[in-house]
Amino acid sequence: MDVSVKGEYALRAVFELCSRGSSEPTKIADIAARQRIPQKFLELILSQLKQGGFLNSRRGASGGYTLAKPAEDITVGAVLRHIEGRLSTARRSDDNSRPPDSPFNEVWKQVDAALSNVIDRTTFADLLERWKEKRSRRAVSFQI
Amino acid sequence: MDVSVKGEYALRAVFELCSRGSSEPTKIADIAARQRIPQKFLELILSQLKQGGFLNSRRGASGGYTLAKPAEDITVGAVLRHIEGRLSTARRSDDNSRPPDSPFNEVWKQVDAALSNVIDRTTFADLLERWKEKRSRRAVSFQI
DNA sequence: TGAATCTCTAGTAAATCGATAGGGATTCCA
DNA sequence: TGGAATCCCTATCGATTTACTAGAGATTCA
Repeated sequence: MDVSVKGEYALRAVFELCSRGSSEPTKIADIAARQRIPQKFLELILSQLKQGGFLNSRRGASGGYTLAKPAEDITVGAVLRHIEGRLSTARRSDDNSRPPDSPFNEVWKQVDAALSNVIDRTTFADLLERWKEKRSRRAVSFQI
Repeated sequence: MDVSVKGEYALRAVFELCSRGSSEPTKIADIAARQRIPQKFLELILSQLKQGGFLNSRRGASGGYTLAKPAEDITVGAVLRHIEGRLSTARRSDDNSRPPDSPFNEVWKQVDAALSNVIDRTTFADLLERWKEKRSRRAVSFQI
């Protein structure tokens, strides 16, 4: 699948909003600064995430972006598919509908399933939980 | 992962050689014709497959390409990795060696594992077997 | 009103992709 | 020994995609 930079920026932006848990809107500039993402590029991405129903926004002073739904309802796969367009190997089917019936079809199907099994089952709530846990473990071992 | 056209050509070419089972070399032109691959493009790909140790070649009249090892020792993953370079999501690590320790690392690792689980376990002998079986089933149902 | 923010449309430099061109080097065979 | 047939090598090219940047417009709030 090979995630593009844009795709990773999108994931990081959503994660940033999740980790703030705030219901107050977060400014693009803040997300850009925290996640080290070029601001004008991020603008496009956030707008696209809004089109996809992942985020809400408010303009004007004290405007910004918020999550459109709880972190446990947003999966890595959903974000990635929306930003990257077609994901995984699924053969370019050009325009003709019927599959070309190649010896590799079965493999591609298995790859798709295996991939989906990971990214469509991982929510941002999962990521946040693991991340917090990891940070706390690190803190402990650092104290010792 | 999203296989490139070049990657798929490589797979098809190897499959073609496997399905011939012949120890006689097969000409580039023949593979190109059978698999509908632009010949000059295929030349580059076959040469690269040779560099990777998948194929042998002979020049001159009655020259061509042969498998460098039995079909059961060539996996889809090996061919793909050799032709496509880095496969799967594994983050572009720029040049700095240590991983950037992001909340997504674990996901990428899982994706890599899931992907590898499919493509590194599927040999061309498997593909050929499945393909033959499929063709025979089709023939039977066609007769009935 | 005006400052702060999101929003929308263009544009752009660099890289990659999917080829094509044109010989050169080997090998076989008559 | 001299082609003819084949693989081998390097270079180039047009189209597309990627990762961004520019700049002006639309909203919102104080």
